[in-house]
Formats: sequence, structure tokens, C-alpha cells
Amino acid sequence: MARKRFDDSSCSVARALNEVGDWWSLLVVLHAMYGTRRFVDFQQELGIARNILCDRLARLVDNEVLKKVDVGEHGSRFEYRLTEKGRDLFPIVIALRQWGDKWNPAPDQTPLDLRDRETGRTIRQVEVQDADGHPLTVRDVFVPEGNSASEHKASESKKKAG
Amino acid sequence: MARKRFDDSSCSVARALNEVGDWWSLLVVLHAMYGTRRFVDFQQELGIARNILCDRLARLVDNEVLKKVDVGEHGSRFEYRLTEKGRDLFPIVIALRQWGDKWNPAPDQTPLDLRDRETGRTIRQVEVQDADGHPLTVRDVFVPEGNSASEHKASESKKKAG
DNA sequence: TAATAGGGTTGCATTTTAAAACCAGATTCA
DNA sequence: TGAATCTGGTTTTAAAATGCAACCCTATTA
Repeated sequence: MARKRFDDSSCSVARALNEVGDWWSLLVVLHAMYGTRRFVDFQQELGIARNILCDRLARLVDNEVLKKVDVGEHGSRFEYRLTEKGRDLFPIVIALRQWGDKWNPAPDQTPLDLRDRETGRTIRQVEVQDADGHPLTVRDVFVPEGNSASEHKASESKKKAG
Repeated sequence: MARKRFDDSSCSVARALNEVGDWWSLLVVLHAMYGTRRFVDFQQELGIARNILCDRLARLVDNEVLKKVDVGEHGSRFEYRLTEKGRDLFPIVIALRQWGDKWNPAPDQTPLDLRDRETGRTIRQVEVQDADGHPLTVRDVFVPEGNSASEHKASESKKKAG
């Protein structure tokens, strides 16, 4: 049967994954962040099937992660550019990259060394922080009672949790 | 044909997505962070097909995101618990949730209000930061020349980029 | 002894995916 | 003028992945 979709899920993670949670979409967004804008470039860099790329680009445009711009250069030529919504995926993509570098390092590759354009210094590890900027783990947080997002037992209120 | 896998991709984002980049895996991890540990609970909370859940749990265990523990309670009973590698997905899950809340808010739902267990204060937005903790956008960073991760034109060196 | 719970596996129909071939408008080349 | 090329797709076909339901086995409870 068809893959399940989460358009109307009450869970915002599910709704997010519905837009960028498949095998290709985040890689398309990643390459868009690297500067790729054209169909053929995405296709060659990603090695993705053309029909799948069509589908993903259209879906990302539908979801306003990308916008399709006719730049009218050399005949029919379009560019796919990140919207603000798309650029807002930056922390997610970087966190994924750091996680991959940490837990599945490629033997023949130094991890990505991303630097601040102004100072030239290496960026921080992406982390969840408290109001003061101190790092928090999953065990350091809770969902206050009454928050509708806690419907599916978000807080660790079960006997075995903790 | 088969879906493409990225096990040996030189891109750490692709390798990360290979482990948790499908429709269900990150939702399983999310619920594990909420405290879910047992097969039937995952199945009921997620509404996932049992064979698919089997496959995903096994894959996550293979990839050491979860570990399977025989707690020998009430006969055959196992628990799936997050490993350190799995807990390390916390920033990614939270960033996804914040992105979903921001760009696809559910009309009938207040966004997740996650709080610091110690102070009770709301957590920060997950962001990419420079060495001093100041937020950075995708336009504020670059990949230094010579970094092997820049092979696929990570730095914006093309004529049209910028 | 039967019913039930936990944790799966198996079969089968439906979708998705990948690969390659094909298509159509615009442009450059000869 | 006409052929080749570039760009951005659509179509076709076969292999996987998915969802659903039914089945299986162990252990516990009624």
C-alpha cells in the first residue's frame, strides 16, 4: 500500500518529516545551501533519477522550501532557490552533518570544518540550549502539563520512564 | 528498482540520512525520547505497520541508535532504549520540531513548550552558532579550501553563487 | 483449559523508486 | 536552413518498499 503521509498529524515533527523527511529532499536542500540552483546540477551532483528529482523539486516548491525562478537565460532555464523557510533548515542540516561526522565518520575524509565567514573560526556543535545558552540533553527537559503537544505522553510520566 | 542507499557516500549528511532519514525512523527515535520503549507502544502511538516497525527497530539497533534489552518481565518482553548515539539525535529532533511549529503550525495546537527541568524556563531555538555562541545563517559560513568535504563545491566558488 | 498479551513473521496487493528512453522548446553550430 | 545541443522535463518498465491482515509462538492470567 501507499506510504503513509503525515500532513494532518498533530505532531509537528511528523509534519516536518512529511515535507523534508524522505531520502532525497534534505540532500536537495543541502546542495541548494551549497549554491546549486539548476535541475541538471542537482541531478549530476546527487545522482538522483530525473523523475524523482522532478517530483522532489515540485514538492519542495509546493511546500515553499524552494521557489522556482525563470531566469530566461539560454532559452528555457529555471533556478530553484531556497526560500526563508528553506534556509531555516540550516540548523537541521548542519546538526545531521555533525551527527554523521561524529558517529559514522568516513575513514578517508576529515569532518566538515565549517567556519564563520567573518572571523574564520570554526562553528560550534549544534545543541539544544537553555535560556542562558547552556547545553541540555534529552534528560534535562520536560513538557509542562497542559501543553497540547504532550498529548502523547511527552513528559516522562510513566512508571518506567526516567 | 531499489531505493538508493548512501552507506558509503562521502557525504556525512547522506550517511546520516541512510540511518535515520526515512519516514519512520526519526519518529521512532522521537517517541523513544518521550519514554516509549516497547514494541506495542511504538506500534500504537505511531500507527505504523508491524512489519515496518520490526524492520525499523532492527535497523536502528543495527546502527546502534537503539539497543534491544530483554527485561524478562511477563514472559518474553523486550525494551528498545536509546544509546548515546541515539540520544545525540536530540538537537536534530528538536530542530525539526521547532521548524515544523514555525512553518507548519497546527491550527488547534500550541507549539511544543519544552522547558529546562532545573529552572523551568523555555529552551532556546536550536541554531548554528559561531565560537562565541552568536547565531549564524547559511550565508555567514564557508568551507576552508582544502577541506575534503568541499569536494562537491561546498564553498560558493561558482560564478552564480552568492 | 481457554483467553489474552507481547513480539514478532508471512502473504499479498498497492505504491514508490531507479534507470533509461523519449519529448519539446530554445540556442548554437555548420 | 538544418542538425546537434542544452535544459527541463515525461513515460515506460521492473524491482523494492509499504500497509494490512492473518498467522505463529511463548508466557501469563482467568
